[in-house]
Amino acid sequence: MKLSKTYEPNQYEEDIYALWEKQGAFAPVHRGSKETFCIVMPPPNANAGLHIGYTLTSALEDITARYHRLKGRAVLLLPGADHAGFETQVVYEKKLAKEGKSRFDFSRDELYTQIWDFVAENKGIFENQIRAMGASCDWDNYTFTLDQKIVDRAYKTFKNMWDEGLIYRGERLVNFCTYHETGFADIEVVHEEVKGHLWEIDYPLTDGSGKITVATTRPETMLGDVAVAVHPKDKRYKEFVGKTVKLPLTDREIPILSDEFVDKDFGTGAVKITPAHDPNDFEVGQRHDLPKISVIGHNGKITNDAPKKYRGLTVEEARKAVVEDLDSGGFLANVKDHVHNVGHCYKCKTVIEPLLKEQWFIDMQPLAKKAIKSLKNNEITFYPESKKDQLVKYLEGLRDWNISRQIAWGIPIPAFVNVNDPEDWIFNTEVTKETIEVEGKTYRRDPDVFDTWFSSSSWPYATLEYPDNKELAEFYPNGLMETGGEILYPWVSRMVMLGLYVTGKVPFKEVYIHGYVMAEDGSKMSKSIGNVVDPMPVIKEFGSDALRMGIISGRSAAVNTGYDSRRVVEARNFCNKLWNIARYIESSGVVLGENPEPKTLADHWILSRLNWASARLGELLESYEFSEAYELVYHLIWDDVADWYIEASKSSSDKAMLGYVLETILKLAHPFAPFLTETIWQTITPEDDSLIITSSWPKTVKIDEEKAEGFQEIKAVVSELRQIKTALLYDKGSLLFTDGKLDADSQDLIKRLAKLEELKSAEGGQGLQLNQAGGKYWLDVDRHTAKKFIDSLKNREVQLSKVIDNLNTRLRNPSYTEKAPEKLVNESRAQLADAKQELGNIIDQIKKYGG
RNA sequence: GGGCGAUUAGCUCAUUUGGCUAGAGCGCUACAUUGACGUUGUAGAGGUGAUAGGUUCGAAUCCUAUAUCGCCCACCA
Repeated sequence: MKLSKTYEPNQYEEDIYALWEKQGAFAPVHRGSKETFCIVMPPPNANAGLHIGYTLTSALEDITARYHRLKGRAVLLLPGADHAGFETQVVYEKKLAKEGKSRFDFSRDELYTQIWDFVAENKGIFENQIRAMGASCDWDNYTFTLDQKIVDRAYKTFKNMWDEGLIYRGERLVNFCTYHETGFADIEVVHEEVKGHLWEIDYPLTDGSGKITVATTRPETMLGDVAVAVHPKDKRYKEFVGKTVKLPLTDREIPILSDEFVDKDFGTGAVKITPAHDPNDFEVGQRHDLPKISVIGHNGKITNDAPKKYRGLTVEEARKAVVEDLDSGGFLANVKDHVHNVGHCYKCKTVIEPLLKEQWFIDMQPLAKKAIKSLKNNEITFYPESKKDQLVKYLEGLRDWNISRQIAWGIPIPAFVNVNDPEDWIFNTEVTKETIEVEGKTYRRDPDVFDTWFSSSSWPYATLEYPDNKELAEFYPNGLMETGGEILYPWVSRMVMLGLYVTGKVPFKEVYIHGYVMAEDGSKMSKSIGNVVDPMPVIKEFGSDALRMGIISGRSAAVNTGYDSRRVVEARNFCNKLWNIARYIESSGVVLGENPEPKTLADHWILSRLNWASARLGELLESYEFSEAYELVYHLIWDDVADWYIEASKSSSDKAMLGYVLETILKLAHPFAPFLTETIWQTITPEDDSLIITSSWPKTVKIDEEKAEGFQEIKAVVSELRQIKTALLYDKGSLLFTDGKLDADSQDLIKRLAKLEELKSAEGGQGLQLNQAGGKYWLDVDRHTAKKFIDSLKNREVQLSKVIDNLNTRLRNPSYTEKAPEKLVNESRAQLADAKQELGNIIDQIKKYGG
C-alpha cells in the first residue's frame, strides 16, 4: 500500500480503533509478564460532552496503560460514567426551565426516570469521544455509577457502617441551598468575601438594670435567638451572666450565659446565640442545652416560629424590616461596615443557609485516622509528593460527612422510618417501594438520595467485584489513580478512607494529580466566558495523536497550564515526520521483524541510541514524567533517526537495519501516538493480524560501543564544520560575522575593518560602512570594493562544503566505516583542524587587509 | 485568616534529590533545497532564571524577606 504524502489522521483513526476493539486488544491479558496494572478511570459526568481537560486525563492514563501493555503486563484500563447526582440534576433542570417547567412539577420518581433517559442519550456521545481520544480501555468492564454492582456496594457499606455505629441520623445544621432545596457537604460550599455590615443591638435586661449590646452580621436571625453569650473572663460582663434579657421585637426572655468560644475582642464581646442558624451557636446550644428555634425555612422564607409580622418574608426582606424596627424601637446602637465570608451554593451562588435538618451523617474520625496512618506510612506514592501532606492536613481537620441529598437523581438511601415513631429507622433495600410493612408496622422510605461521592468513593473496588472477585484479586489495589487536584479532597480522600474501611487496603498504589487545562490566555475555561476549547474539532483538524501529545507537552504534575494550540501543531508536524520516515523506509522495501546486524558506525550508533531511549523512556513513564518522555521520543525520532541516521545511511540502505529502527521507534512512539503508529504498522505488516498495541517493548540490542562513540564524534565534527561554513554569510552585499565563538576576533576584526573606510578614496568606490546597533556589528560592502573579499570567502566556503560532503560520503560507506573506523574518526578530526585553520587564514587575511 | 503553587528567551512552558555552556516548540534572522517530509533542511540571534539579602567551592534549584498572579481550605458572631 502506498502511503500518502502527508499524514491524514481522519482517514485512519476510526478504523484503527474499530480494529483494536474487534481484536480484543484492550482486554487485560498477560503477554510475557506476570505483573498486572490497573487504572480505573475517573468517570466523567454523564450529562454532557467531554471537556478538553478530559483529553489530558485520558491521554495520561492511556499512555501509561499502553506502556505497561507493551511491557507484557495484563493491563486493565477501566472506563466508566458518573451519574454526578446534583450536577446532572442541575443540568437537567436548566433543560426543563427552557421548556417552561420546573423540577417541582414532577415527583422524585418521575424526575428520576426522565433524567435516566436524558443521561442515556449523552452517555453514547461521550463514549464515542473517549474512543476518538484513543483510550485503550476495556469496554467489557464499562461501569456506570448507577449500575447495580455500584448500588449494591453502596448499600453494603452503608449497612456495615450503620451496624458499627459509624452512621448516625441527626438533626444538625446543614448547608442548605434554598434555591435548589437540598443540603450540601461542607466541602461543596463556596466561600466568598461579601461587604456587609456589623449591627450592634441593645438587648435590655429584664430586671431593668440596663442593657447588653450584641454585635451581629445577620440581624434577622435575632428572631431565633435563645441566649446571649459572653466570655467567662470578660470583666465587662461579669455582672450580667445569669441575668436575662428581653429579646426585642419578640415577647421572649432569654438568658445571658458565658462560653469560652466568645472572642472578647470581636464586636462588643457579647454574642447573640441562634442555634438553628449558626454552626457555632448550634454547638453553644448543645453545651448549654438550649432550645432551637428555626425562623428561616427550607424555602428561604421566615417561618411561623417567628413573630407574625415577619412571617413569609425572604431573608433579605426580613433583615431590612428587622433593622428598621430595631432602629425605630431604639435598640439599634451602631452600624459598621464589615467584610466577611459567606458561603454560597457552588451552582447558583445563592447564599447557603445553615438550617436544622435531619440527615444521615458518617462519623469520620475513625476513618480519617486510618487514612492518615496509611498516608504517613507512604502506602501511597503521590505525584507530586506535596499532595500527600495536603491530604493529611485535610484529613486531620475533617468533620462528619453529611451524605443525604434532597434530590431525585441518585441512589436512594435504603432506610425507612416507622410512620408512628420518628426515632425508629430500619435498613432495607426495597427502595422502589414508598412504604413497607415489617412486623406489622408501617415504614416509609427516606425520600433522600446519597451524596454522589458516597457511592463513587468505592470506585476502585466496586467496579471490580462483579460478577465474582477474580478481577478484584488481580487488580486491587489499583496501580494508579490519575485525577485532577479539584477532587483530591472530595474524592481521593474518601476513596482512601472507604477503601481502607471496606477492604483493609489502600485503594491504589500511586496517585498522579494533573493540573487543569486553562484557556490559552491562562484564565479558567468557562462556558459563560466562551473560552472553552472543544476537543472534537481539534481532533478532526490535527488528529487525535497530535492533540494527545500537544496537550501533555510542556505540562508537569499539578501545575495549571494554558492550552497552547502551537503545541498541537508541533505534535501534528511530528506525526507527519514519523509518517514520512515510515514512507521513506517502506519505499525501500523494508519489512519489520528482522534482526538488525549493525555494520556501519552509524548502525552501531543508532542502535545505542535506541537502547538508551527504550530504557530511559521506561524510567520516565514509570515516574510519570510525561512531558519529558514525549520530548525524548520526539527528539529521538526527529533528530537522531531522521536527521542523522537516515541521512548517513542513504546510499547504503540496509533493509534489516532500517526495518528494525522503524519498528523500534514505532513502539516507543506508540503510547503517545497510538493511531499513527498502528496505521503504519498495519501498512507495513499487512500479511497477518499483528497489532502494535499488543506487541512488545524493544529489547536491548548488542552493539560495539566504540563504534557508536566513533559516530558520535564524527557527528560532532560535522556539526562544527557546518558552523564554520555558515559563520560567513553573504547577504545583499552585507558581511555578517555571526559566530559567537569568534566574538573577540570578530570585534577586533570589525575595528580593523572600520579602517577600510580610509580605502574608500583610494579605490574610488563607496567603501565600507561599519554599522553598529544593539551590540551587533555588520558591514555594508560596496561590491566593487569588497569583491575580492567575497570571492575569496566564497572559495573557502566551497572548499568547506567539499570537506563536509566528503566526510558524509565516507560515513555512508559501510566498507570504509567497518574496516577502518578509527581512521575515519582521525581523518575527520584532521579535517576539522584544517577547516579551523582555513577560517583562521581567512580572518588573518582580512585583518591584514584591514590593518 | 490559614495553606499551597507560580514568577526562567518575544510567546507557551521544561529543567526531581545544588554541579557539564539553563533547554524545547512556536516566533524571529540568514542561507539551502524541486523525489521521505515546506507539516522540510542547515546555521544563528535571543535569558543579570520576579526583586533584595543569606548559606555554599558552587544556587534557577536551599533559607529569609518583598512584590505580582493564581488555586485550595476556613463555623469568629
